[in-house]
Amino acid sequence: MTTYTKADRAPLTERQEARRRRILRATTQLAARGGYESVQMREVAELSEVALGTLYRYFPSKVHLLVATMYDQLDQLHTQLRRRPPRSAGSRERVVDTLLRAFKGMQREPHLTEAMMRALQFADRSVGAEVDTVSRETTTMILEAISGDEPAGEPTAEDLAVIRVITHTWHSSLIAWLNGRASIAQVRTDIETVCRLIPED
Amino acid sequence: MTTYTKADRAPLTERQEARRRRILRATTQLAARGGYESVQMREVAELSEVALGTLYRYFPSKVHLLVATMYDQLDQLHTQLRRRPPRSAGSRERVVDTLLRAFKGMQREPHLTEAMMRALQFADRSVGAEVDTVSRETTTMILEAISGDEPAGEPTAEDLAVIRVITHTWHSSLIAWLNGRASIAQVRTDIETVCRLIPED
DNA sequence: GCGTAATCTAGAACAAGTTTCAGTAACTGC
DNA sequence: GCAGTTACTGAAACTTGTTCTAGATTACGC
Repeated sequence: MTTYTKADRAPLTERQEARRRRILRATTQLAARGGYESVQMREVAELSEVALGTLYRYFPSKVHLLVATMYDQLDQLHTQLRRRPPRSAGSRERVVDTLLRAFKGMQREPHLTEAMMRALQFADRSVGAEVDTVSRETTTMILEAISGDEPAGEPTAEDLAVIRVITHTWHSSLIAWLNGRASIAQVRTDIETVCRLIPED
Repeated sequence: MTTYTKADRAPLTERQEARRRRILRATTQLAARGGYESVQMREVAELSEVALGTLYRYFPSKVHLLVATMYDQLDQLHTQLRRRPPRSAGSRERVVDTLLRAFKGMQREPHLTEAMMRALQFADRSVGAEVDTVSRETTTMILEAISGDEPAGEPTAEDLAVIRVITHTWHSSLIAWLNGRASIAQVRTDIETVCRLIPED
């Protein structure tokens, strides 16, 4: 039984790691330009200078590829958040701040966001592991916002249920905005509304 | 400016209405058998005895087709609910009952549910109108559960925000269950959790 | 009923995701 | 440094959603 750290991937040689990064970078670039449908596997392969077959060896489907990209972006966001965490008074406010800050970032690259979110929502069982990874990362971010500077004991089942509901809302709400079915103000309202489930402290 | 009743469709001749129903029936059948990927446009066309081009004239894409199917199913559920509405004491409980009852129905046809929900979540701008229709129907159902027998005045913005959050949770949670990433119990918990946003009465 | 316009059919053609394969290059254990 | 295995390349093939076309059928105004 081998256990891998850092996102559970098998170890790669340097060239392989470089290929992987080139692929993710190409994906991000294409997605940022035209969203989900602009991420075409042949183009990703060409832009990252990798054969189509190789692309598929690294990421077994377009959805896998985009979910991995999402994880990548989320990781960057998480790093930023740890560097400058929200400073608001209550845990509820910190979560709202965190999500709104993430939202602001996404507004800067709506196409990229659309591509990643569509993939995440469209993902089926075969992408279960990868989606779980993203989901765990999100949960961690919200938990850190809730606990703030404090030590932060084990989250209760209740905590986790609330966080699940928050992320559900977060995702669906974002999709609705990307599809032009919800305004920015509405997304904000929804976030604030669902965060009322976090007890005041 | 022509306004159509009943789901905003242009009037159809009898044969056309029959074709449309055959298509929806075929879709439901195929979806129930193997979910989203089993709904193949050629098969739908063949099973409903309609040319492929005609299928596309009625439903401009696979996603449109499945969202229309969803509306159709939702409508049936709504009818059942009006016939035997939830009888619980508070509005919160009635909403929980309604959603859990819907969930129970979906557990009977998980593949069908998966096909419809995937399409709904994957839908982009071009399906905006149809998704809105589904969304309105859902909102109405929840509003009716909230008001119970009472007259039910205009919903406030706050009401609508809460309902949006509930449906977001409802959809994402269902998807997570369909993908094996959440248990039935978890879906139930999430529903109960999000419904705490409904004020007690 | 008749002519015209809209609709339907069968089938080919096209687009993008995915798979496959023969040949070449890179890594690994010794 | 070499043998053997694994990974990568380039290109073709296959699948399924979508579009297009030419010819038949149906609906509609008169």
